[in-house]
Amino acid sequence: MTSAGASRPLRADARRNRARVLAAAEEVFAAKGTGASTDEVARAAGVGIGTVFRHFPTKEALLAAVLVDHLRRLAEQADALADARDAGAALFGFFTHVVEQAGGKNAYTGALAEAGVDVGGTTAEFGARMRSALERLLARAQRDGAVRPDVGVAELLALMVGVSRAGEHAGREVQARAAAIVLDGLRPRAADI
Amino acid sequence: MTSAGASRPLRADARRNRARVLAAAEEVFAAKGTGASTDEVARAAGVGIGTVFRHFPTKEALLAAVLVDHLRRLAEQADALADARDAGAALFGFFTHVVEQAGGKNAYTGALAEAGVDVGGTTAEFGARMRSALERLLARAQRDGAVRPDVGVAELLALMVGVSRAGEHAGREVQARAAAIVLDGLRPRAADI
Amino acid sequence: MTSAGASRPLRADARRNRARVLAAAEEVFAAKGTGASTDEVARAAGVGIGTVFRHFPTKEALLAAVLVDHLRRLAEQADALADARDAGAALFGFFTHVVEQAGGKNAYTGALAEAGVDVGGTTAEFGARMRSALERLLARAQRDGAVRPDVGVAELLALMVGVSRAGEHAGREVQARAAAIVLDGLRPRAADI
Amino acid sequence: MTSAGASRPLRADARRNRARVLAAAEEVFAAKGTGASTDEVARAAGVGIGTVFRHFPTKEALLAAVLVDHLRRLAEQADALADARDAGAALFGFFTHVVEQAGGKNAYTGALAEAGVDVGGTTAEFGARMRSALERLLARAQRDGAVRPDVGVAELLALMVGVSRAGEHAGREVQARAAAIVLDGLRPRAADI
DNA sequence: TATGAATGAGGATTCATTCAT
DNA sequence: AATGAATGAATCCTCATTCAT
Repeated sequence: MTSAGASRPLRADARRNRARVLAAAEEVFAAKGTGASTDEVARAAGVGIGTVFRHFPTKEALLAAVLVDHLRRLAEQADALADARDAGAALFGFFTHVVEQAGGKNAYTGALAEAGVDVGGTTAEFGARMRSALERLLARAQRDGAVRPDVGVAELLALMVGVSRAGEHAGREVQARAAAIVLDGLRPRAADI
Repeated sequence: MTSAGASRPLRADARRNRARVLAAAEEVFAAKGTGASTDEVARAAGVGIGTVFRHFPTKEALLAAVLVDHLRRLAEQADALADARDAGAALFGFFTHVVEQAGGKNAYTGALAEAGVDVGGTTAEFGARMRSALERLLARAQRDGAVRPDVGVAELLALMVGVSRAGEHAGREVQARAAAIVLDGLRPRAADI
Repeated sequence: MTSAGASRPLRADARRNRARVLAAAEEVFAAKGTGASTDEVARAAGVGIGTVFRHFPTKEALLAAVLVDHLRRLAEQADALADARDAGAALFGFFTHVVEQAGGKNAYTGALAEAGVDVGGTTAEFGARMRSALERLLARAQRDGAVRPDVGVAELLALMVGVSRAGEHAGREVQARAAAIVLDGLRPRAADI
Repeated sequence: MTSAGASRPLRADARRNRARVLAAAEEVFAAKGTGASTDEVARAAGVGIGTVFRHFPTKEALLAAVLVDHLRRLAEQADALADARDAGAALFGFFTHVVEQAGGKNAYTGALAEAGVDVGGTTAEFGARMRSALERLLARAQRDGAVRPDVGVAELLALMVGVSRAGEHAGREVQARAAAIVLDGLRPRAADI
């Protein structure tokens, strides 16, 4: 009850532990699905369970944190592309990149899925950030005639989620071919020009 | 040559109960995910747990049965379309239909996902049946110039799974628009003609 | 509610089934221990579980019946020996025979164990019969100087049980040597003569 | 080279609880047989079931631990006697002692039985220790002419198990008389001298 | 009478969460 | 703040027993 604020700065070692747990959780959940036990995460992080629960008071909170972390990274990447010279190429590149790295990992596609929808909490924050970065990119790509004009961010995200998820079962090449088809679908039809 | 079953015709009441359990399982798993408890399925079916386990000796077996049941239905529908006059329309119609009825229900997309991959057991049987029906439809649609020639069943299924899954979070309209984009991506490009 | 008596004569096929169940039970319990399920007994007997429970209203009852059956056989064998020329040899032979055929089978040693004690019910009946046959044999062997005079049936039975049980873990030869030692212990000491 | 344990010294309270669980298990299993439920053991120990399973990850493991604990005690007692002045008296005393304290308690005779056989795991360790202590005692007793020369440890153990087990049904006095007969059987015959 | 399906209490085990050290 | 032991509700599954066919 020292300061009062929402989230004291956190001692250096505590911050380090939080990061370790988060990283371990990402790895474990990606590898074994969200059903993996908290214990396993603790072991992977090299800390006691108590520590996991101190930082993330609930398993759900831990899962959310993993998603947020992922969204944050995606948002940053999208942000970095927002002003790219060739918006169309950037958008398609981002799509491909996301889908590839998701590579069927539950934890990642989960994060993506949340971005397309309005979940409460911090998740929303980064989801929104990514959405808006994507929105700008999409608008520019459409203005440039690289993407058909009747597509919205929502569909775009849904398709990213979809192709990512498809990869959970299909192999890498099938996923790549599916992605190619979707990207083609996003291009303007000849008739539209 | 039915992989395992066939033991005996099953008494009338037993068959009725088996069906009730299966229906309940489909509903429960679709609504709450495959994590729902067997107890809940039993309650939903209005039978004792013992009955559930008598018919499906393992939770996994129950889940598999749900999938098989779905695949069976899908396979039947695909079969029915195999000789349709307009193969392209039939294929697109099937795609839309599947994606719509999946409507984000775990159990359904799960079934679909299995079809694209070679899981062992009875699941494979119906998955294969559906794949081959789809294969015929696809080949004809390609011959008719309704679908681009470089698409395979694997991608087709992957996209069906993907769009279905995308619907788990996105709303109905977003899903529909995503589906439209994918279908467009499947059509031959102007240049190809 | 036809006759009234304690146990109607039982239809021919019913009697046959009872015997089949009993035989199966003996085999199954001997092989897998008394923990084996009633279902397994039914399957081994080639009848439905309902039939098992019709003849033996309880698993305990079934176990008891197995014991009784075994005791009955032992009693008959003991009876047959009661008038043997050489009582000592007969007694020792019986001991060896019992111990050998028990061969570590739970079901059999169980039966034996019950014989030495006053359990209620039918078990007692055959236990008593065997005890008395053994008693006569023992008395004669003692009169002949083949067995030390201070031994009672109770100890004799206890030792039969004990050596039989020892066989559950030890191998056959060890059991045989143990039996030899016990038999030696039963003989009169040199000094006693 | 302790087979599995040794991981870490175990916190003081944890060690206390482990001991409590073990003691409770010994009591419960001795009283009601190994079929008694783990729940019952937990209740008897005054801890939650979770605690039982934390210390003994399996019911089988718990049973094994009970056996090991007993074997350890027996091994210690046998060790203590190994150098006794009068080896014969010590051996007979040990036999009697073991048989008496087993007193028909399942758990105890179980432990004994395991000693005579080579079960894997830690059980073997203490079983072996006891066997070798007994071996030395036996050899000396035989050299002193207190025990017939053609007896091996295996038989000795088998007889200890046997007489202990016999006590499960027979009363205390009958068991004592049976033990006396066995001990007599172990002595050298007059003719052997 | 025989059958085998239905029942549900009971048992082993897991795991998120709390709390003493 | 970190640890890891303790907790017990929840879950899957088995099996003796009952009952409709």
